[in-house]
Amino acid sequence: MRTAHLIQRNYSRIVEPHGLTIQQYNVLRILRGAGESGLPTLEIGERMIEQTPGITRLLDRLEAKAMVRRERSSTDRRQVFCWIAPAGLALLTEIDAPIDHGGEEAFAGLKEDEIRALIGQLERLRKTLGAILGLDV
Amino acid sequence: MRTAHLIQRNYSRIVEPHGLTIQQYNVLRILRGAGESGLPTLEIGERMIEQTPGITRLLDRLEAKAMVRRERSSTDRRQVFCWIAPAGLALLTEIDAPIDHGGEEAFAGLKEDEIRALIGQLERLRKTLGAILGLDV
DNA sequence: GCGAATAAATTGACTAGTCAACCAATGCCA
DNA sequence: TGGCATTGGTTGACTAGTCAATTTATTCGC
Repeated sequence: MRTAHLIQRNYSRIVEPHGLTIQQYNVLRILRGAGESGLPTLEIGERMIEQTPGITRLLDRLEAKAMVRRERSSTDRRQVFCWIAPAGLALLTEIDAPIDHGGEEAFAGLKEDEIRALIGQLERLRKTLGAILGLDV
Repeated sequence: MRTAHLIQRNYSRIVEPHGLTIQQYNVLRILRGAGESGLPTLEIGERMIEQTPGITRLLDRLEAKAMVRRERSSTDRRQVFCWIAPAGLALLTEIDAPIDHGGEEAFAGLKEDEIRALIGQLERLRKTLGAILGLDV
């Protein structure tokens, strides 16, 4: 948990000067990945660590900054679809390089196979925890 | 970060029925460890992941629940010393066993030496990150 | 086709983590 | 010894994560 906290700080440091939090950055990445077709609110939540209610408010803030566009679906009027807006896309392309560099820098102390082993162990741990907590992970 | 999040949820699940959050639980553990002599506010912060200002408010909430006692130091009137209160001590002894069990359960999927390797890799990662961020870790 | 269950999203109320600004006590030292 | 920097802690304002409750829309069973 200490390590996760530091990783978060490391990425915050890179992203915040651009006026985003990491979670906001994550949402933008997810929406960029979704492309033209956009994503309903809760599907964004599923691709993130976070629980549902936080997503709505996260999107509120991103919409206020014109980074994201939202529109109620006409085929299922319960759903609200979200797209990344041009301003968001432009900002992401600015941040991509420093983020990649920050990640490489952080993991420079571990060899390839150590990183793979680390990921594998964390995955197994998550599997156990998912079973205990009754969550899909 | 996903894994850290799940670990947090796993411990939350155990601690919350007793009316504590994990952070409050952590503070109580730290204060129990400090014993009779207590600890100044900021030293509690140093033993935790968290930044200073959060600690004051965390202690406010714990004091409101009579889990913690605070008193301004007479030798250096800038410092505020904190002690675990009897109610806090009693609650901790109740929670100790389920917490230990929860930890064992979560790590049951990894062998001893894998856990050691995991800890080692996370430590190295933290060392790199600490250097990047200019923090002692 | 109508009523009940279910799904998608939102709101309220709370805890926590962060930064910046601040206050009060102490230490320094000229 | 009086002024100034430093230290310990607090406050304000914001983002985020959580649970419980609610609203609106859809679907299912009969």
